[in-house]
Amino acid sequence: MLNAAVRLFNERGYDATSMYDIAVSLGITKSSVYHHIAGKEQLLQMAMDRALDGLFEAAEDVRQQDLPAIERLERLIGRSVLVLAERFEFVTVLLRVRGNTEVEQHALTRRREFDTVVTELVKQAQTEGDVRPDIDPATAARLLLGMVNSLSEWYRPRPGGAAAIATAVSAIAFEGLRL
Amino acid sequence: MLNAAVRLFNERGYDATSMYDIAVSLGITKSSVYHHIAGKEQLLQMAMDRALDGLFEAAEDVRQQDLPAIERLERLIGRSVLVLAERFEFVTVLLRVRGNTEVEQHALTRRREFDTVVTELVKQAQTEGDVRPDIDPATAARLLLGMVNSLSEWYRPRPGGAAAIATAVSAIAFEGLRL
DNA sequence: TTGATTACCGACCGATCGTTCGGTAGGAAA
DNA sequence: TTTCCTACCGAACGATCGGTCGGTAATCAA
Repeated sequence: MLNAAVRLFNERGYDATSMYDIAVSLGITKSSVYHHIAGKEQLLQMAMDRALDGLFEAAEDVRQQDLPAIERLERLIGRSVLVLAERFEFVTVLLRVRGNTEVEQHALTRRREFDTVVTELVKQAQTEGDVRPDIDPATAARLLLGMVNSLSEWYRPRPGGAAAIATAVSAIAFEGLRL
Repeated sequence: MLNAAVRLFNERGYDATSMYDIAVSLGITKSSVYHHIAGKEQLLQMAMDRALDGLFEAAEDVRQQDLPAIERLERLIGRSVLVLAERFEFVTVLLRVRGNTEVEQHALTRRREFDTVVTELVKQAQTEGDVRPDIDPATAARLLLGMVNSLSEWYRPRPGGAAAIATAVSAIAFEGLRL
C-alpha cells in the first residue's frame, strides 16, 4: 500500500495525488484506505523515513571506518547512490518535499543534517591535503549531493545499473571529466 | 505579478499556492488577478518559458563558437550556472514540474532537448579525445546537469556568488575534487 | 452458536479550489 | 457631457479534496 501510494506521489506529485487515486490503484475504496492508515500525511512520513533511514545508515557505516577522510567521503557518496537506487521511489518523494507541513519540515531538517555530515567530510579531507583547497566545503558537498540526488530525476532501475552509475559519479566527482 | 506568483510557487509549491495567495501578496482580490492573466496555468507557462529561453540562448551562443567540444561543453555548463542564478526563481519552477498537464509536458520536452544538446557535446568531446572514454555520455550529461540544477535547492542570490559557484562546478566536474 | 476482529463499503461533511460574472470607480478621449 | 477603457471588487459556482461514520460480510476462537 505504501508502495502504491509512493508510486503515485512520484507520478503526479504529492498534492496532485488524491486518496481516491490511491484507493483505485489498490482496487479498494477511499474509505477502506483509512482502515489501514491514519491519513495521507502518514504515507508521506513513512516514505520519507524509509529514505532518510537508508542514508543515515550509510553515513553511520562509513563513519566507523578507519580511513582517510577522502576515502570515507568517496564511500559515502557511492553508498548514497546505492541507497538512492535501492529505495528509489522513497528517496524521490523525500527530495521533492517543500516543508509545507511540520512533517515535511522535520524531514528537511534531517536532510540538512546529512548535508552537514558530507560537508564535514569534505572539510576534513581538505585539512588532510587530499582535496583541492580552493573550493568551499559546503559548496562542494552540495554539488556532490546534487549530482547524486539528480538520479531521482532520470535513473530507471536496471540490474547492475546502480553500480555503474556509482562508478561514474565517483570518477567525475573525484578525478574529473577531462582526461 | 509574475514575480510574485513565482515566488509563492517556490515557497509552497505550485499546487499548494492558491490564486487567493497570489492576490493577497499583490494587495488585490482574487478576481482582480483574472483581469491581468487568463489563469493559473498561464503563470506557470510564462515562468517556465523564461527559464527555458535563457538556457537555449546559452546553448545557441555556445554552439556558434569555434572551439573544441570540451571547451564548448565547459562554457555551456558555466553559462547554465549563470542563467540559473540570474533567473533563479523561474528555473526553480521549471525544475519542479512533473508533467501533469500539457503545458508541463511541453516544458519537459524542451528540457529533454537541452539535455540532448549537452549529451552531444560530451560525446563529441569524447571523440576528440578530451573526455574520459569509460563513461556513458548521456550519464555524464545528466550528472553534470544534476550538479548545476541542484543550485535551485540551495543557492541564495548574492553579488558575485554565481561566478564563484560556476568556477567550483567547473573545477569539480572537469578536474575533479581530488588533488 | 456466539462474540470479537478484520477488511471493506456507500454516503456524506466541511473546506478549499480555480474560475466566472455583474457591477463600480476613475481617468482619458470624443 | 458623454463614451469608453482600465483596474478592480464581492458574491457565487461547480468541482474536488481529505476525512468521518454507520453499517456489512467473512473469518475464527471460545
